[in-house]
Amino acid sequence: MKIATWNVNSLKVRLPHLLQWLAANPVDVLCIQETKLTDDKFPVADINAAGYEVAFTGQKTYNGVAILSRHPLTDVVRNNPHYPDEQQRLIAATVQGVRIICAYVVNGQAVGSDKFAYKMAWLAALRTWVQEEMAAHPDFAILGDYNIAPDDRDVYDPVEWAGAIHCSEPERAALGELTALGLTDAFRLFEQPEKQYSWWDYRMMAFRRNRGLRIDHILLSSSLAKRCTACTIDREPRKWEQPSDHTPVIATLD
DNA sequence: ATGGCCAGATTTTCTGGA
Repeated sequence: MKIATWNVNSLKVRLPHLLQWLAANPVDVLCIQETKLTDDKFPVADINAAGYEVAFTGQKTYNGVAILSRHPLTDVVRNNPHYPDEQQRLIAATVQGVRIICAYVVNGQAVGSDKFAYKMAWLAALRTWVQEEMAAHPDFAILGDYNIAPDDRDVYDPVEWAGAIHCSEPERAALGELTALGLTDAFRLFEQPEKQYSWWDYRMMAFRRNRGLRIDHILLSSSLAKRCTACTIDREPRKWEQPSDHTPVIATLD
């Protein structure tokens, strides 16, 4: 079973990329973020025609998440029951016995800002929900755009980014609290090349210069971590015309 | 060359992203 995550940065713009990528990478489950579409505009027929069921929750302009699956999706939950939120950032479903959460974590804008406080409160509530879901479902995975680089090696210039949004101590501590529930960063289960990132700024030729951050993650429960045989970042779609600024991350489970 | 973005709104500039 292959599970993947990709922040598409507007599904309206990126639908052709999504379909092209799925044709070349027929993963079992794909979690997408930043669809930026209300539910009535979600391209269900195109995704079904590609061989995927889909569960989604969206809004106009911002946020929006979906889970695509080649297998039946059951027990869909939209949003965190412990955190009433207008912003559509979370959706959960069960696929072949695996409980999946697709997450678009708050950006936070700047350390100390109101949006940063929202990010921290949102992450604390996420932890409560994840703890509950893990208790009910030992085979558990949470995939998405965390907007947090876990470690300095996940940052192209850790000195320039020291203490900044996505890299600050409170954010890394919050991610640590989440993984302390018994989750493992699938990417770090394996030897990886240096300077592997999942996002690059559109500006300043950041992709060409590999000035990126690794902020998109697949976290696995211990039972799934044992089944995990690979985790890779696919840089290819970032090279395509009019790309998302994020690129897919894929984990293979036995 | 250390720099020159992108998507969406109800657009002719702004917000938010990361």
